[in-house]
Amino acid sequence: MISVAAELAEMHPQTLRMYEARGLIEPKRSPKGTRLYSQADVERLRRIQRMTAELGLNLAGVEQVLDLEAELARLRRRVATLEANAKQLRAELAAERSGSFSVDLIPLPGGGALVRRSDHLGQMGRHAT
Amino acid sequence: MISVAAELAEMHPQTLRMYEARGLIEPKRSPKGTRLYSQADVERLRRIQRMTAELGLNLAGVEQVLDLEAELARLRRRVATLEANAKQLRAELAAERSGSFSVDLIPLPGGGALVRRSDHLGQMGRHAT
DNA sequence: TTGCTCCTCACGTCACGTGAGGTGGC
DNA sequence: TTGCTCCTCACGTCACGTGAGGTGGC
Repeated sequence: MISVAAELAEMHPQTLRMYEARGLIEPKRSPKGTRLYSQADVERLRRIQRMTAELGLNLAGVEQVLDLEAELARLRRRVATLEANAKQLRAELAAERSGSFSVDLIPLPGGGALVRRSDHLGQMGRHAT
Repeated sequence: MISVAAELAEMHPQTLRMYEARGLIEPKRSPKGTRLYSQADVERLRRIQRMTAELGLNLAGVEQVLDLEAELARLRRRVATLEANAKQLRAELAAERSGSFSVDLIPLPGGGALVRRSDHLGQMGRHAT
């Protein structure tokens, strides 16, 4: 299993063992102790490979960057959620204010009494001009 | 100036020159070409020093981490803004729905003048049905 | 047997830090 | 003069990658 993972990630098998010793990757183990790499493991290896090969990071840097990227992903999801919520709230507020009345209590022309909007709406038909 | 900055950051002056060559820091220059380090520059140097000394990052890693941290700070500010907005929206919506007035000024029945809600509330007892 | 796996040890290479050496202006 | 600055060059050290060597199970 380590040979296929190494080939997929374009790395030396020994390098994978080294990364595991450093805590960068944690493949499952078969009952016999053979490392079993998942698809997610291989993708993680490829990301590490890109960081070290293309950007020149050392393993300490890879660890930090992976942590920070996880934090970034978390925050981006939170921003997306908050934006969706805000959109929803704005829609509710607009609905609340636009078509219907924006106040609950309004004066009636003749009597000058204050009544609930809902009551007033009920009387509008009778008192309408 | 480089000697004091190096002492404040607990680094070798030559190291500061190296960091500048790598684009990690950009001190101002005097007309004569002498490097001038600001307080912010020194703090940045100390952060770099911590990353390299305590965490063992190489300079490529430091660069990445600084970039990611800037992005994180940006996102955190955005989250704070969005949360403040959401709180405000929820408050408006609650006020809109709660049965109280959503406006401070309402027309008086007889004169048609606009008064503060609080003033009007004071008159309600007299005019109430 | 071959071809995989596991492990440890050791070497080559490269990045980084730092010292040396030589220059020039207050 | 001394003590700073600028620069380039070179060396020591260390981390990393990888190969060797020896083991064991399908």
